[in-house]
Amino acid sequence: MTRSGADLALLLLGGYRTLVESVVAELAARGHDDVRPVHDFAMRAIASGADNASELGRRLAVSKQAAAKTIAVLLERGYVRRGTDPDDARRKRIEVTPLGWEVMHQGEAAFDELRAQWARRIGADELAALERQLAVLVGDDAVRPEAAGPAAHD
Amino acid sequence: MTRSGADLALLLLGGYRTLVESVVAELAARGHDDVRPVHDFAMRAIASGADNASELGRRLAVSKQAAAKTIAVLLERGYVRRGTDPDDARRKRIEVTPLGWEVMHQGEAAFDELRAQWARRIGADELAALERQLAVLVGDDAVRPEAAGPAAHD
DNA sequence: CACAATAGACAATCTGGTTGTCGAAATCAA
DNA sequence: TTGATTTCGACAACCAGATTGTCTATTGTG
Repeated sequence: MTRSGADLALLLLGGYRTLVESVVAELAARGHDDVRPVHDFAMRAIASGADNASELGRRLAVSKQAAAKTIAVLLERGYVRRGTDPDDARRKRIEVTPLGWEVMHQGEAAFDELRAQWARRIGADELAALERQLAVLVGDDAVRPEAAGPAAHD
Repeated sequence: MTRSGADLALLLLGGYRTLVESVVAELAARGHDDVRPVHDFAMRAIASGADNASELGRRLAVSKQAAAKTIAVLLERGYVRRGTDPDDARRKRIEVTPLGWEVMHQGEAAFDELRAQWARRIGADELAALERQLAVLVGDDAVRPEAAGPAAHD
């Protein structure tokens, strides 16, 4: 089969979607039917130190306004809470709640389960090779969005 | 390095984005600065037979209203034209214009060039294996959206 | 101190999607 | 053949997730 570059793009997108759809379905089945992928990614960024809207925007490579909106829905759903920063009165410090952690853990477990299924289907070595090659192609930073993507200048 | 399932998802998304961003940048550099990936996909679907809004919606797995909007922008940009269907007065037959074909060809060339670069970086065999494995994982239909995806019930 | 940079709020806007409704045309079943 | 159902495309309202631009409060710096 001759594959075009566009087919490659579609394969990559298809792979991503397959994973993400399964995970949100799994989360919905466990009662978290209002979680979107972006929420999970945002919570992980918050948990790993992006504890204010501007910083979160930078890490996710979106504008701080977009990040603030995401935080607003996370707040509303109870997945994060907000306090003040003792060192900087401009900042509102964001913190992941236990409920947020629960969703993240379930999401991670679902992702890992999917990955294990893939490993069974194509072989663990092949999957590892696939990941390694993608990492090379993408520039490994892609896994850490703060270093990649079109920076939002804000 | 231990990779989680979520990292795998990010890698796939990152790969897709890397490709698509390069291609739209390349198209923009050649004067088509108003083309979005969805436009290219839609034109290809139209060219391959989805010559009316309802059918296009089915193929792209979106609602016919969304497809109609996409067609409207393609019309406005001059990438497709619209006529009547001699056999069914309800249908408006859509056709890709020469300008549309030009964009598709340039996009395809850009994708293929990117794919060749990747092949040089990780090896042609490895890239072929990666595509083969992704195809298995995704169910090859992902390359032909008309057969996959959450159907828009309309 | 004065001024530049930063955080976050708010508004307007854009894109790409959704549902729902509708009239016109086509198809199907009695 | 005719009446019911389906399908096509148009229109409206809406939504999610982004954008840019403007504003105030606060902080850091020459």
